[in-house]
Amino acid sequence: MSDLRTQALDDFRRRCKEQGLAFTFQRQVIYEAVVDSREHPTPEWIYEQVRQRIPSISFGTIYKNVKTFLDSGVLKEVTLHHGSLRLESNMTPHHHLVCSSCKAIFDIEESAVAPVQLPKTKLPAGFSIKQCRVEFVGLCRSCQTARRKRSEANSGVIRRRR
Amino acid sequence: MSDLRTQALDDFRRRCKEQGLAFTFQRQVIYEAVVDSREHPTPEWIYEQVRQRIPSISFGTIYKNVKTFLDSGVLKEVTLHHGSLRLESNMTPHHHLVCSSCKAIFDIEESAVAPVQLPKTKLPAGFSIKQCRVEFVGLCRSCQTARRKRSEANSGVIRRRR
DNA sequence: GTAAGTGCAAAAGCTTTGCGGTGAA
DNA sequence: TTCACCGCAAAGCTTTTGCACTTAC
Repeated sequence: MSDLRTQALDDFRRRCKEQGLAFTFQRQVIYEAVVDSREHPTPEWIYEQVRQRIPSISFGTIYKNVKTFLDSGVLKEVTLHHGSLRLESNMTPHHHLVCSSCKAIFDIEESAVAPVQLPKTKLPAGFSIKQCRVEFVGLCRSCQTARRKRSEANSGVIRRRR
Repeated sequence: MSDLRTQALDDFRRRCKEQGLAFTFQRQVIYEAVVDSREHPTPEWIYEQVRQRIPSISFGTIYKNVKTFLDSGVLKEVTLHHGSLRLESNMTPHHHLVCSSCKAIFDIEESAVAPVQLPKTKLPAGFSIKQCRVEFVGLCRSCQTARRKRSEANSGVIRRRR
């Protein structure tokens, strides 16, 4: 095993510990499958990969762990809106502001953001750009308040379970 | 009915004609439900709204028409990746390049794009921004080629149906 | 008149949940 | 030893598909 891989694994082990997650072989293999992919893998794809190393793994385990990783920030997802189709009702060009906690979407008028440029040299050959969308991700007021309350409660002498 | 609404309706009728879509009452009501919402409605939500005006409407009709509208560009969706969960494997900060036809995702290193600023005055009260994601949408090389071929075929004397 | 659209219902695809057994800490 | 995790399987959503009937053009 290369030093690079050993280091990545140690890193992963440390992050699990930080997040209070058990370090299991299944989690290790799932994590490696994602990181090694250099793509934007789906749970299905990860399942196929992991099954080659752990034939007894179940699809449910993939899902549960992927969700756990997302919740704890160990992995990230491409879009915060993969659940259901959502349409634009504002037909004028605009950008979005998204709350990472409750997934609320706010519109930002296009003129509020300076045009974003991408050097042609950074573009894959033959790709033609039609549109640029900017998405600001953060926490809305009510989710911030909720989070603050929770952390205050947790810092008390008696730690409450949720 | 206000002039504004009449105008929007005429506009919609015109766009249907342009796209070769029949102008039906169902389509009109679906379209109006989306535009009037001022939100980011889901098919389920649209169904509830439309049912108040057309109790006999079916969920399938909502879906088929929403898809038709998306295909023809009459409506737009919030994200091109709502189908299935997709993970990031590139753990360094980056932006995305998305093909609107085949939905392929390419990564763009963060440094290729100048930092995007949003004036505080444009922010809803209490919202705190953690991250900015830029998504360039366009057509990849192979989808452009495919589209060109299709349009060449269609420009022949005998127009083929798909 | 004819092709496209609608309504209904079943199927397919994606994700979550519950539970008994297993393993990390 | 204990609690979180795993595997399995069923259930719950969301979306697609097929077909007979109806309607816009």
